[in-house]
Amino acid sequence: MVSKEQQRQRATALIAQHLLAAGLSETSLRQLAGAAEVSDRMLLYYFTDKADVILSALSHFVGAMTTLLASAIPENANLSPKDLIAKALDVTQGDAMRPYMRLWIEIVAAAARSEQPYKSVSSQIALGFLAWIESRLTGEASDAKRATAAMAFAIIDGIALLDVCAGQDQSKLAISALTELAFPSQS
Amino acid sequence: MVSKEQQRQRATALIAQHLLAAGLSETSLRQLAGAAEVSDRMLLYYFTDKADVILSALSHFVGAMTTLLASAIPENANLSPKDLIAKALDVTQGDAMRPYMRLWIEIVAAAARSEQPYKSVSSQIALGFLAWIESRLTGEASDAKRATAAMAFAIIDGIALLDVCAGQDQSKLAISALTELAFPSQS
DNA sequence: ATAGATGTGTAGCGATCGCTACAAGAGGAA
DNA sequence: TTCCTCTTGTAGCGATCGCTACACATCTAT
Repeated sequence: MVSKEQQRQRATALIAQHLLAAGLSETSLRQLAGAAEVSDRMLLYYFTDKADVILSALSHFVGAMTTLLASAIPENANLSPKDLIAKALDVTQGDAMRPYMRLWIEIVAAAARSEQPYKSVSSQIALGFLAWIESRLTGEASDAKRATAAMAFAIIDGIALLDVCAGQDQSKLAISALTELAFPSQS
Repeated sequence: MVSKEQQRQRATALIAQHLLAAGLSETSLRQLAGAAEVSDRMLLYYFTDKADVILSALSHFVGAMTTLLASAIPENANLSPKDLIAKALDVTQGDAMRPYMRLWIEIVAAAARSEQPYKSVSSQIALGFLAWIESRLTGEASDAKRATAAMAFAIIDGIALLDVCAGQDQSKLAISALTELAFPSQS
């Protein structure tokens, strides 16, 4: 016998994987149910409604992304802005994390459209990402450090956006230019 | 008597304005027809189908955005990467252009979802934007210059993305950190 | 054994989607 | 006038959407 909670978790994981692979384009209940290998009727038995399904899957996604980021660069790494950005780009543009960044970009855009529940997930990821950056930067907490974190966030996501809309060739070019030109006095 | 072509152009302009204000969330034919102040039946008389409506409106959007960018910074301005990025951020994050950048982010995400006709418009804007940057950078054409342009593109769009998902406070912080920390030897 | 709680399939509701068939008006050409 | 093309409204098609009513099955507690 498989409990309802177990089914729910299995469905959540499968749907999160589906979204990671297919993006936010195939998110009808029947498509999500197909990804979860159950009927749409059962999906709405495990979850209260569609927003609950999406929210659960995206929370799973956020957890996986947070784990990947946390294990890639240790907390309190005390990195300079330049080194942090370089390492973070290594991680976020690596084969393992690139799909996550793609989906992240789509979530942001869905949030910009005020679609629920993307808006809450979007700010959740953004704040988590900013905190992740800030806790790995050198120096004590300050407005300047927070500004530096925001800048690093913009650069990392800007590269991800470039990757999405112009391909990996352009994003690799941009990364090479960044490491050569930016922050020469900070390294 | 108003010609069909005139009606089509008037509808295009009104819908482009509507998308600029409302984003890509309200794009059903009936909503677009409402924005164009005609019936949905007539919208499909002026245009062949929905994709034609969207494509026409987005082309109008691309034209307006290109004009804004071109008039903001003259071609062959011979700017250093640092100066170009600073000026471009001034323009793209100014009150006049911020809505354009928001819509641009949404178009990229829609393209990532392989939705037509966003994909073609997305690459059209990206290539135009890259060319716009490259033609305003100092130095002769080279792989390095193209890489610098890609980097500037990533930074400008990264700031726009941050603006969309975390608000203007964060994006202003990031801009201030950028102008203080980045490219100190290039200015 | 019986009653109730818990699961699951069928079948379909009402809403919205993009799009179209059809007919009636409007204007010009003969 | 008559005919023809261009324009426009009405009305609705078939598909898909999120979601649910209902019946039946299966398990558990008494």
